[in-house]
Order: sequence, then structure tokens, then C-alpha cells
Amino acid sequence: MSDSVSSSKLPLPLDHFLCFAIYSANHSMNRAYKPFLADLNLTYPQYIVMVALWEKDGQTVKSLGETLFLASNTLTPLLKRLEKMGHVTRQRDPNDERQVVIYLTPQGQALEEKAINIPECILAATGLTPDNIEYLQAQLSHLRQNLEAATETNTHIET
Amino acid sequence: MSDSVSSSKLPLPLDHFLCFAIYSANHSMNRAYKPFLADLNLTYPQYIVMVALWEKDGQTVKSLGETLFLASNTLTPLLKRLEKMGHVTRQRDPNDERQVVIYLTPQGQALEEKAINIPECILAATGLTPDNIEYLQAQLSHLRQNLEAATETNTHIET
DNA sequence: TGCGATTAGATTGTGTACGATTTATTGTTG
DNA sequence: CAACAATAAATCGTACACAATCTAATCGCA
Repeated sequence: MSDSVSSSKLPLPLDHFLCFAIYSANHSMNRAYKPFLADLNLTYPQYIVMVALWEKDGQTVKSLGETLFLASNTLTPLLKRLEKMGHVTRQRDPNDERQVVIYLTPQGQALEEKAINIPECILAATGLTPDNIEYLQAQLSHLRQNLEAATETNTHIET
Repeated sequence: MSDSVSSSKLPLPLDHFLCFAIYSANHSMNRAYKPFLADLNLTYPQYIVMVALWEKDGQTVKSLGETLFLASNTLTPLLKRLEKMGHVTRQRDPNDERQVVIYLTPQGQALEEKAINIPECILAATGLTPDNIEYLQAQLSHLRQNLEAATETNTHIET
């Protein structure tokens, strides 16, 4: 069955692309989070930034970027929106004026209470067992590390 | 070790969020594809649309959307860019003028040859065994289906 | 000390995503 | 067959992502 695809010369149909499985799972995860995050008036990327800050307050933009694999061109406008909403402050580090340190406001800290049971709601929506989830996470982390290693060293030899 | 997190009241640190594992794996996958897709002058979403069309030409926007889990507000501008690049044509179905059918041009068909070995390059970059990949795909597909089912029926009971 | 290199953020432009709305076409029902 | 509901795309506004570039601050080393 899996070797009788005749409508395409590609080795794999779209259904069997790992990249597409990740891509579409990511979209469905975003959609699953949306109603819960709407209560907090946050987008998903804003939410993971808040999660990172709830874990460790007072991080620089660079530090947040390393945690979340995002650069300043994504984080700066996002953090400005969080600042405008009153969840964080952005202030230059007096010891190194190049750096901007992000601090939670009391309001930003308080938001954690409203967000605290979202993960278990999502957990339920996944319909997976904790063992499955843990294994999936580990596999995806492993995959991410491999891809990053392969991408960094990739000088992309031209034909 | 995993039960000694004291800096957060959240049940899980960011490292253990499945959503984040998917989110960041998706980003790393995008970055891995980028150099290969740059040769084709395609973005990743444009690429998966082309893959869907190489698999089955002459699809409507709606049909493509169902395959890729994307709506017209995402697909319309993307397809217009593919049209401008000369890879596809967009034409109204004479039998139902509401529908727009997407056809590959000869140039769009020819592009498949240049794209045909990308999947194996990515496969190598993942550093995973075919068994691992197949299992990951299956798990992610299953997850997506569960999330969609849970999201659709989600009336999101208010407190 | 001073000047080039490095570093951290910010900015700009392009391209997704997607909620909400609009337009055009088709179906349906009295 | 006329009014209205349903459907398919397109449009609009907001918010990521990210390459490329710019600015300002710091570092390094002669």
C-alpha cells in the first residue's frame, strides 16, 4: 500500500512528510490554545514569552531569544506589545547599555494565576497519555537539536 | 530532579511543554528547509502548496485548504504569488463560478525535478531513523486529530 | 588612549496565519 | 421566480517570523 503511489514522482506524498506533520500539528496546537489565551488577551508567542518570564524574571532580550529560539526582530515588537498591555517593563541594563532587561510587572505576575490551569486543559485536549507526551517531547527536542546542528554547519554545497 | 522546580508555580517549566517542543521543532524545520527552498525561490508554505499540487493538480482553493489546513485568507495571497512567479494559474470553474481552480503551469510541473531530492536531504538532517520518523509522524497526526476534535467541540465553558 | 571589531537591540520589508467582514455565485423554498 | 440562506474566495487588520540593515554601546589590542 505504501509503495503503490503512482500519481507523483516524489518519494513521499504530503501525508508522509514529517515536516508537514509538525507544521500542521503546530497549527492545531495554536488553535487549541486560542480560546484559553483569548481569556488572557494573549497570543501564543506572547504566552510562551510570559511562561519564560514566570520561570525566570529579569531576562535580557537575548536570553529570552536563546530560550525561545527567536531573534530581536521578532521579540522587540512582541515585548513592546506586552509592555503596552502592562505585563512587563523594558529597561536598559545600567551596567551594559546595549542590553534591555525585561521585568514582569505585578500585573504580569498576577496573570500567572489565570494561566496556571491552561496546560492541563491542553493536556486533556491532546488525548495522549503522559508517557506518550513525554516521549514525543523528547523526540521533538532531539529532532530540533539535530536540525539545528545540521543547519548551522550547512554551507549548502552547490551543484 | 524533575520535581524540584521551585522558581515557578506552573506545573511544568517551558522545557517540558509539548506545545513548545512542537513550536520550536517547527521553526527549526523551517530553518533547515530554507537553504534548499532558496534555490527554488520558494517559502516553506509555498513549497507545501506545490507538493500538494504535484500530488494532485487542478485543485480548488477550498480543496487545497482542506489538505493543508489553511483558509482562503492565507491561500489567496500565497497562490497569487505562485501565479506571479509563473508556477500556477488561477481560474474560475465555469461550472461553479464561486470556485477557483489551481493548475500547475509547465514551469510549475518542471520545478518538481529541482525539488525531488529535498526530502532526503532533510531526512539526513533530522538524524533520525526511518522508524523513528514514521512513528513521530503517526504520533503527530494522531495528536492533530485529537486537538482538532477537542477544539471544534470546544464551547469553552466560562467560569 | 584610540580605533576597528564585536555585540545587543531596533528597524524595515516580505510573507505567512487568522479573525472578521465583504462580494459574488449558487441553492432553496414558498 | 423572487427572496433568502449557504457557499467560495477575496479583502482587511493585527501579529508573528525572519533576512538584511542600522545604531549605539562595549571590547580588544596595539
